[in-house]
Formats: sequence, C-alpha cells, structure tokens
Amino acid sequence: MTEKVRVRFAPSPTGFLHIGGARTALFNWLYARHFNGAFILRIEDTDRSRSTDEYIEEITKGMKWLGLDWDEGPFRQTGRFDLYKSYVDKLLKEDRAYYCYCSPAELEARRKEAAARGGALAYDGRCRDLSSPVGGPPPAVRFKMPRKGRTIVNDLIKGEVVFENERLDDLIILRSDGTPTYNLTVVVDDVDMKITHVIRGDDHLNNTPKQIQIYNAFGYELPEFAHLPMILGPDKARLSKRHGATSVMAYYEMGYLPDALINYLVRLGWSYGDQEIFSRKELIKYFTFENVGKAAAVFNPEKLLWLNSQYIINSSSENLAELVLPFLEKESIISAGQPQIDMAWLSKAIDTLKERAKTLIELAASLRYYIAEAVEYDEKARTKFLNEKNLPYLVDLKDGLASIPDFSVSGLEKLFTSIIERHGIKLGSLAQPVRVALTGGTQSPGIFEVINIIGREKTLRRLEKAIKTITSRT
RNA sequence: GUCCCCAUCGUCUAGCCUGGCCUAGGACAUCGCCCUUUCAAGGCGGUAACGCGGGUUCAAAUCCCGCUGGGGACGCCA
Repeated sequence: MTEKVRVRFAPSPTGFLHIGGARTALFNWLYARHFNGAFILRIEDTDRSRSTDEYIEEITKGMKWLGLDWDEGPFRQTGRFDLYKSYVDKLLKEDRAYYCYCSPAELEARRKEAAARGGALAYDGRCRDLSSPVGGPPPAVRFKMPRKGRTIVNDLIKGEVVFENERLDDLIILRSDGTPTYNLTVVVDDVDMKITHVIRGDDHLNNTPKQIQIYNAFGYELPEFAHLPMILGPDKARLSKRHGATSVMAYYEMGYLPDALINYLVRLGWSYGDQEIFSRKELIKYFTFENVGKAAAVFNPEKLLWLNSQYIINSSSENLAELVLPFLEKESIISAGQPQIDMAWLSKAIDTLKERAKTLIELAASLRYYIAEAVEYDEKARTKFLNEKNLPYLVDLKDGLASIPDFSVSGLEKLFTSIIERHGIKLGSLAQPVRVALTGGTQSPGIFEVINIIGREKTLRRLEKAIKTITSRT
C-alpha cells in the first residue's frame, strides 16, 4: 500500500473530551504520526439537539492540552447536509433505500413489545416494500440492507468478524426532519476525506457491517478498520461519570501532566515489551496495531498517579515552576496581583520538592512554607517538638545562624554538626524541632536545604517565633 | 432475549500467531528490609495469575471444541 495514511478522530460534541475519547484520539494520532500520515479532526454534530459549540470548544481544548495536534479540520457535519442529502437521493433512486412512515412512538412500542417477548429488537421492515407513498407526517429514509449472505469485517485488531446479513436491520439514514444520521454521514465523510484507516472504540464493531453495506451500495472501496478495546471502571462496567473524573480537563485541574496521562492511556491496550515510560518520540516510533490487545482494560487511577509522579521527578524544575504557577494562585499561596515571584528561586525550591509531589497541586501545597510569611504549626508536631527540652538547641541554632557567613547547604551542615556535638545529641534531635519551627510539620526536604531556601531572615523570624511559643507556655 | 467481542497476579500487561527456553516475566498497589535528620525518592526481597471441562500432541498459558464469566450492540444517539 503506497497510499498515504489518513485517519480521523470523530467525536460528537455532546460532552467533554473524556478518557475513552482521548485514548481513541491518541491511537489515531499515533498511527498517523508513525506512518507520517494525516490526522483529521471531524466533529460529528448531526444530532443538533444535543450538540453544542461549547463542547466543541472543550474537546479541542482537551486535545490541545494533551498535545494531540490535528492536520486538517475541525470539520463539522452541520453545513454539509446538502451533500448527505444528495447521497440519500441517490440511494433512493437506485432502490437501495426507502421511505419509512412508522412514527418514533410506534417503533418504540414495537421494540418494547419485542423485548418483552424476548425477540430481536431490529426494525421489522414493514415499509420496505411499500409501492406508493403513505400520507401523514414526513417519512424518514431507511437503508435497504441485503437480506441474504454475510458481511465480513476484516479488523486489524479483532481479526475476521462475520455477520449474517439477515441480522442487519434497515437503519434510518435520513430523519423525518431531513437531517442525516451517523451511519450515513460517517461513510460519506470517510470516503470524502479519503480516510484510509477507521480507528475507533469496539462499541462500533457492530455498526461496521452496516456501514460496509453502505460503502457497497455506493460502490466505494473499504477503508481498513481497527476497533480498540473499551476502557472500563473498577467495577468492570463501561467507564462513566459514576467512576469519578472522566473528563480529560479534570486531570489538568487535579495537577496532572499531559505527558503522564498520554503515557498512561497508551498503556491501556498497548504495550511494548516491559517498558512502562515512553517519550512521545518513542511512542510514535514503536506504535503499531501489532501490540494492541483485544481485551478491555480497567482504568487504574493509582498507576496514573505513579506515572504522574515519575513525570514530575523527571521534569526540569524550571518547567515545573511555570506549570505550578496557576496552582499556587488557586491555592492562594501567591496572589495573582502579587509582585513577580523569583522564578530562579522557585526552581531551586522545586528541586527539593519534586520527588515528593505526585501532582502539581501537591507541589504547590508543599511550596507554601517556602513562600508564606509565617507557618502554622501542626498541633501534634508542636507538642512533640516545640518544648522545653529542645529550647536550648533552637536558641543555639538561632544564634549560630545569625552569625555564620556561609549559608550554603554545606555551611549549614557544619553549623548543625557543631551544635549537636556540643550538646551530645543526634542530628535528628535538632533537625525535627527545627523542621517544625520552619515548616510547621514533621515532614520536609532535608533541613539544610529548607533553611537554605527559606533564607536567613525568614528562618530567624520563624525560630524566634518557635522559641517564643515555647517560653510563653511555661 | 438476539447478535458481536473478550478472558494470564487485585489492576495494567509480557509470553500465545511460529506448542518445549514458563519453576509464567515486568509495572502499579500491598507487605518486609536497606539507605536515612523527617517524609519522599531510590535499592533489595515477599505475597499474588494462565476461569472451568474436554480434546489434539511425546509435550499446551500457547492449537481446537464446549461451558462459565465479563463487556458491547440491538435509537429518527454517535
């Protein structure tokens, strides 16, 4: 095949870009990039009652955040209705389609009845052979499925899947209001846009034989099909709002890095030996359908969280400093109007924190004691460490800190060593009270680094406050 | 109900196509140890899976059949 690969992601704007959609988009994108093909974004908005421009905006926003850039589009189906209509007319003329006068209410009733009886829910074809028009409200148009033979889907992932044509029902291709439906538009557009590979969720596998029949009716060559396994929630049911955050942008808000989400998503259904972490370059290089699995996958937020922490650790602190800014504002650690924060200093602070933060929100939160003017003590930490016994150590340290010339990490270490030797105590006996005095809690990066970053003045103020806290209580 | 898809540790997966190298590998989570000024990170180790039943074969996680289980579709949604 020398034809250039052309794939598309075709969401309907009836909701946000969710995890499942993002995974479909990602696999399409990877496939296109791997083969140096084109990735097309097409908005399937033929259902005018449920589609909104806001959702189109949300979907493109999500894709941009994930870095899934498209080469053509976004195309919308609204506005191409004349085109679809002409295809319907063609089918009508060739007796490959017919008018159906059954009302939605009647159809609904028949389906209910069939379900109660335990029979097939497909359309019974009662308008299929009508010889003359029936009066009343405008009819819908149905595609005339062949009743004999079988349709074979040669799926790149699932292999050969066989459907008996008698099981395929005559689907509606034009609503009674004159608007086309999905199964028609998807074929017309995929042909029109010269799509070579249709890559989508396997919930579409059952639609495929019907679409193949439509291709056949027009005499068009079939694209390749690849149906990806679904993503399930922890209860093994299809991933939905019930399972918590399913919108891609919710992950932005929770402080995830787009690369981490991408990496997580790609491993849901795809693998490359034992490798877990991939750069985009590697993904593009390695991605093929050969390594795509067939079984549905359960979405596991904990592994995503781990990946996110790995991506944070491996990101440059300069980059993280930029990314964390909006979260610092949101957590009210800095105010939007605040004088410019020193980015070099921020990066240095992040150096000490990034291996402790799993999300940008955690990173922002841990920056609080570096940035804020004063800290609040954790009650338990205070009673345990800010007490009479530790008072002399803190006083000693304060005096030492006020006078040492070398405020570097190694200089601070020397000071600490001299103090603990003088008192005959272990480093921990000094470090923990100091940690509480400076950060308010018992957990932080190495104490020398903390002091180094907080700086002499602020450190001294906090030590004084801690000393006062102890003495005022006795 | 009918049709379609799927089936390896709790979860994501490697291995399956081209049977033997599988005493089934990796990762997350979990447990323990090490490192250690706390917390992390990191290192080391443990627990943990071929759904069941039949075949085929000298040999089956790997091939075939059935069952069971799970998922999906059955819309004038996409």
